[in-house]
Amino acid sequence: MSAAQETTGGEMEPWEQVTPDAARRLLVAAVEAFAERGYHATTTRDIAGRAGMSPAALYIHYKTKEELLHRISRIGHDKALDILRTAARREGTAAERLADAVSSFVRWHAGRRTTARVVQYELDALGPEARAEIVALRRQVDAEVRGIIEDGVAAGEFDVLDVRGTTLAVLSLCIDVARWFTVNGPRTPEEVGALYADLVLRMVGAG
Amino acid sequence: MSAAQETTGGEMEPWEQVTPDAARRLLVAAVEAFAERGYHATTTRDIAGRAGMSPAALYIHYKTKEELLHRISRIGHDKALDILRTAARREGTAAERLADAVSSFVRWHAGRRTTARVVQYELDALGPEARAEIVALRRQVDAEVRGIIEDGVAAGEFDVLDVRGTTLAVLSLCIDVARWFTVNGPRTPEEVGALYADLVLRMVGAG
DNA sequence: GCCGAAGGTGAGCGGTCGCTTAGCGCGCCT
DNA sequence: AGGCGCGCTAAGCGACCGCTCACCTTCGGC
Repeated sequence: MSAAQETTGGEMEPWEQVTPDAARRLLVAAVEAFAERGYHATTTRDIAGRAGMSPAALYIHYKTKEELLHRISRIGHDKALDILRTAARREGTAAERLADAVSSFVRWHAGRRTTARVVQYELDALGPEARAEIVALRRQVDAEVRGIIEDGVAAGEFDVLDVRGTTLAVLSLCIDVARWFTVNGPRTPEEVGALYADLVLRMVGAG
Repeated sequence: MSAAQETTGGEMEPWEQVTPDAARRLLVAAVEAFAERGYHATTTRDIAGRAGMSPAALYIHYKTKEELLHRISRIGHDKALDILRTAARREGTAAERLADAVSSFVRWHAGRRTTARVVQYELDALGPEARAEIVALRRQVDAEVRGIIEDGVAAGEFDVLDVRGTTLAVLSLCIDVARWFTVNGPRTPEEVGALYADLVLRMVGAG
């Protein structure tokens, strides 16, 4: 909640970059459908229906159903990486930057839960070459968080024995928010972000 | 690794309770297939094929494909709950019991990753009544961990502001192991269990 | 030695899937 | 004014889905 450690990161819905309008409507419809039922349980007829179009309209803007998932995953990972980079590269101590990174990353996973769910849990539905591209982005995500933790250790702020393992745990904690968070639940994304930032600072020995 | 905080919990593959033999082979085949490709992407022909049988044989032992998932989910949740109960009800301080619970729970998610994956991530594929039964088991899982944390707070061992939120985070951290763990990775289930037990003790202010 | 139950197979039914194709309406450019 | 191309639809193709059915084999009990 403390205003000093908040990074707004601008727009959290990145779909406006998708044009034309019909292609964007199909993409948003696909995100909703994939998040609700999973990629394999979603039909192209359902996606087109949600976008107010006939089933064939989908293939004017996308070659296959998998290309839809690929585009969503790519845009979502770009956004996630952007959020972490913004937090990692601001000024402040390693503890402040880590708290900011966790807080904003968690807020995105909670607030944009449908997008995050598709991005984080439907990776296996991608073909080999598309998956490889996304995996490379995930490595950059990992490196960004590991960099903050290494900075904290080097500065004597953190007490961490296993940097790679702790990085994995921190990211894992944030990502799993997309699995359990519900808008009907008792917590706001901001509250979860603040709680998780505190828990992570304890994990690295800066609490 | 410290032997004092290990709870073996006996057999970690609980499928031997399933009879007859053909029904068990089908169940194990379904676990593998669901874990690899997800419930909706798995065909009954694939399951029967892995078990060395014709597609029709599946319906001698199970009414539908969903009943297979239901049975797997039920047995898996029973096992997970059993692991946590064993740790929660042993003798020792709250810190010892929490470390034991996290360590054994994580070891199960890493060591029996295929089972854990189906149990933790295919819940939405169940119908309403089957899902309700499983959700009730999950509430018991949550209560078991929360009980240990409440004990630690009451005994002055832990420093936790938000008990429910911290419980959620602890379980979330453990469960997500099933998403990222690979047998090809650099860590053994025992190593991850020990690391995570340490991180969780830090989270509750007992590190 | 025959019988019925239990456990298995091959073929296939109705339905739905991802995706394609032929053609239609409607703005835009000359 | 007229033709052209873009965005879209209706219809449907071939494949594959979950599941069923008629039939076959094996085997213990009397």
